[in-house]
Amino acid sequence: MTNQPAGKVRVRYAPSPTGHLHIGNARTAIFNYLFARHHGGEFIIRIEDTDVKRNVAGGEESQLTYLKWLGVDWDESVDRHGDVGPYRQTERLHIYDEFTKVLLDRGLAYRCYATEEELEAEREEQLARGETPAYSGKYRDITPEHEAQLVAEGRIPAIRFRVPEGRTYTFNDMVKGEITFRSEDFGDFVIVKRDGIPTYNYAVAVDDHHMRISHVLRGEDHITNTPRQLMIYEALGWEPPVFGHMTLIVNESRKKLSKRDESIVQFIEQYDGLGYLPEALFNFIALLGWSPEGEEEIFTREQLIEIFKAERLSKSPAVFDTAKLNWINQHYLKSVSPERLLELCLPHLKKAGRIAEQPDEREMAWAAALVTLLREHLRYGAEIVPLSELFVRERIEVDDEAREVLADPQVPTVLDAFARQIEAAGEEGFTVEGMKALIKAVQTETGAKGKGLFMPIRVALTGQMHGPDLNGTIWLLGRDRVLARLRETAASLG
RNA sequence: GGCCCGUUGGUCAAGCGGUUAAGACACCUCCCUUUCACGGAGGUAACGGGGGGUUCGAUUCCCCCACGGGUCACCA
Repeated sequence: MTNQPAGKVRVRYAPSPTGHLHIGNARTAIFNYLFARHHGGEFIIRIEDTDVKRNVAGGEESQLTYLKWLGVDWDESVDRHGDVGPYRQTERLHIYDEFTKVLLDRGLAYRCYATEEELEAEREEQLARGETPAYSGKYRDITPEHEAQLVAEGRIPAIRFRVPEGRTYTFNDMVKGEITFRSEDFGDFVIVKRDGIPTYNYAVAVDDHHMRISHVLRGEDHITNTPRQLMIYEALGWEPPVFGHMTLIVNESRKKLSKRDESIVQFIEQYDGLGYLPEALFNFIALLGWSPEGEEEIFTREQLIEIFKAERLSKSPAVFDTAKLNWINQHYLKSVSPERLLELCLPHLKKAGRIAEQPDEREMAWAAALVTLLREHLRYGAEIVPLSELFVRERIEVDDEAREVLADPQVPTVLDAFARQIEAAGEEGFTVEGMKALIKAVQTETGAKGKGLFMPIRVALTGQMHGPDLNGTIWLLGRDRVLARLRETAASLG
């Protein structure tokens, strides 16, 4: 296609260490990763920590940890240096300084002495007049005398880029196609803050060029940043990379996922905590705003690398569909070993108090049996808790459809017969394997069979018509509880 | 509000001028299962945001409108 990379593909994921790995950022990372690997290119991670105040301790590490968890690996970053480091922006200050001097010397940037109050007042005025707030250019062309005076006053300047007038900036976006902006729409923007640290748009342009980035694949929210970066490239005489802006992931109300939005689990770490599989999450995220050519939806990481084509990135936003994620996860869960499945569930069973923090052998056996029994029902690890609730609940609640089952006049007879069978079999006869024979005996005695036989028992024991395999359910419930529930239900039916 | 982007079933989404407009999730039905689930087979569901063009013919191309979103920081 038109954007076929000419040289070596080199892409980057550039997180700010302001928190944990967000689902949206993970997607950006994954698509960059897939793009790089598909083209046999390089994938690098650069830490954009220029907003020193917002950096959080452990943020960077958490990002990298969960990227690894997802199965994303990189060629260069803070832990693996290539020849274009350092990989943290705050460690690259000397590099930006060099170009700031050039820009200043050539008059392409200038010192702006505006105070925050001045700027604020300016904004208010513009807003009051119904204008779009933009820097007025107040200090754009001040006289040397004026400047000397401001310096004498002790004012510390920020450095602004002088936006050219009457220009048009067009780029061919990998996903959106041609996009054009006019320079009038941009005020002179700050490239170096008063504290001497570059702003995002400036640092990104310098770094992407110096790190020889060939393609910049990022979220749609960066579209309006692109012309600013283009201006920097032009001012410094650099060839810009190819840009591609992916649509955002939105919530059910079609709004950009906000970190505070509680309707959706947003951080990769949380999915790990809930007992989701990294390979399932990777698969699901890759399908968010991108689609493969065929009809298949389940892919390993290697397959995705093979088939990933940036041209198939979607143009319209994708709603995050937890139901689909659950389906994919459940699918992956089916092929996981019993050990891994148990591992996924154990923390949740402990947290919910189903088993002790240091479970003994008997509890472990119970947990293993529970997980095996619920295997087909589980969509993610934490679901073991609600799904196993019926095994520990003191009182059962019969739902409406199940109540109809109990209305059958033969039910008390069946329940009574089953209770007697269990008692007659004794403790040692109460096994998963033995259950079949006991139920068979009830059939012989009462003549009930099929649904008429199983449903009354299931409902009496669980209150529901749906649930895991009955034999296993009965065993997990335990003899005492089973007898009690059988009696209780029979009695309630009079 | 200015600028930018988007608009196919509840959700994801294929298609790139002529199709009965794929497929997946969810939902429903049936089969399998002496129960349940898994699995399998079907089904309901979009008249393509609206209006103009272009064309023999538009979901596919162009324009306008509406709606939705993004962005307008010394945050990234």
